[in-house]
Amino acid sequence: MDSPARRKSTRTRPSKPPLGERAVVDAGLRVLRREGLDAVTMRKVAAELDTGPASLYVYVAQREELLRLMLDAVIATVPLPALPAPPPGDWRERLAGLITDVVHTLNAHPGIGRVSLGSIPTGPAWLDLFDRILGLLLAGGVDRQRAAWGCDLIALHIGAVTYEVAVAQPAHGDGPDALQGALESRHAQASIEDRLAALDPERHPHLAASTAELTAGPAAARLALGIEVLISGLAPS
Amino acid sequence: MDSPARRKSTRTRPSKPPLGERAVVDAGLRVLRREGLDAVTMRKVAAELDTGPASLYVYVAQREELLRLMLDAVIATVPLPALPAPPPGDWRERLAGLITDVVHTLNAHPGIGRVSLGSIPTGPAWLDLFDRILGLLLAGGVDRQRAAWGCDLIALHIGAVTYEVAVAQPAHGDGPDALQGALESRHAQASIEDRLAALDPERHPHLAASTAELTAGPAAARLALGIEVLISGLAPS
DNA sequence: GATGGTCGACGAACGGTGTTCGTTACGAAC
DNA sequence: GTTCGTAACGAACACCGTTCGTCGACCATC
Repeated sequence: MDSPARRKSTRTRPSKPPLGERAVVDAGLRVLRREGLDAVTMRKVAAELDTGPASLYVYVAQREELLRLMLDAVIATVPLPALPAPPPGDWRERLAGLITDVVHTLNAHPGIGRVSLGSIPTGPAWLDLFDRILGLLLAGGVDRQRAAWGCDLIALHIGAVTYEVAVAQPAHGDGPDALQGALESRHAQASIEDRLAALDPERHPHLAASTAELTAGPAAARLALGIEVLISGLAPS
Repeated sequence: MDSPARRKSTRTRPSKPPLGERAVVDAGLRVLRREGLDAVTMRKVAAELDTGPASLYVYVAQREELLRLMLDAVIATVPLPALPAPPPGDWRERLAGLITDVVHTLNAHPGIGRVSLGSIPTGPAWLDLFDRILGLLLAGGVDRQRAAWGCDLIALHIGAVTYEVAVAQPAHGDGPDALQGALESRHAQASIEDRLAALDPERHPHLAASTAELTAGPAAARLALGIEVLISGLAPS
């Protein structure tokens, strides 16, 4: 379009101010909050920083590593109880509260929880969190081995719950009329309610008798049940 | 290479014998067992059937739907207890056995469990399975509402557990020297053991005191713990 | 037996993805 | 003032899911 002299072709801009890992992670989080996890592509994150995808690989080995760093950055925002020893209040309540906080924080960044399912998180913020969880379990008198594996179990549950929520509400932004798109595309898998309403009481007697209970209840109550089940299942009898 | 007349260019072959949804799903399962979930691409599945990717869209609306069909086909192979009423043996044991069977079956198809995390499964085989699980919970005297949500919880756990296992053992095949590749690529995230060995006892006292327990134990024992925690957490006290 | 119409297998292409490579500008050290 | 390592960058590679229009093969009808 412009004259060839005007061409900025290879290497025009004077190499931007340096990025840094932190800047890359923050840009990723911005894209995540705005458009959801699937939109966190190397290209979009790079565009957020007004550069090309290749530039990100100086600070991040892979997309997956970027996601791990983002996940840890999110977990780092969860307020943790003070270290030395938790006040002696009911350990179950304290643990349930902590897990609830984590889940809510993760849900504010839709989909990021999936990353924790891929590999047991080992970032610094996760280690802090695990230590508190383990401490609470031990304080509750849970067997050492059971507490250790319980820690794992809780992390797994957190990942699963936050992943599921993210799929239910596909992303918030994604530009204008995202809701429209989410509804009309998707090839319309029959909803769970429809499936439950249509099932044969002969073949699925229990499901048919419980349709109301299966679809009932606010998400918060379901979340609370899951956490309660985990804790009371782990607690010493 | 050959003479232009030999060219099969556009539309040479006489349109193959028809495929059918079943054939597509089976081909997908073959690729899955051989190379893992990520390798189940429309192109690879099509190649398995000696055709092009476009041909699959006659039987399957999307890749995601193909995966759902594959998941249901796998679940259909789990033997279920007879319908009318389960023998009165301990419902906990029966339920634990059922869940264990499901997990093992899913683990034989690495990664497919992830699909169930994406959306609550509503395929026929899953409905059968849910009905049995719900029946066992109700037989155990679990409250109706709690049993219904517990069903959900168990499905979530199954998905999470099978997803995690799949990532740990990235695929079996993937061609020659898959193990070599898995080790040298991956950009070598520090292993959990290394991380645990390196942590600061001041900052993470409980983790540091439990490294042995955290890494200990066969996978089967961890799986059993998770199932036991869920069941005893759901059971009426 | 010829004919018309429907179904689906197919080639090609589009717009995206993660990642790699070699080049090159910059800032600091000498 | 020159050198030199670091890192931003353009371009490209090999894939991906999905769509479009074409056209061969079969089947119901005349």
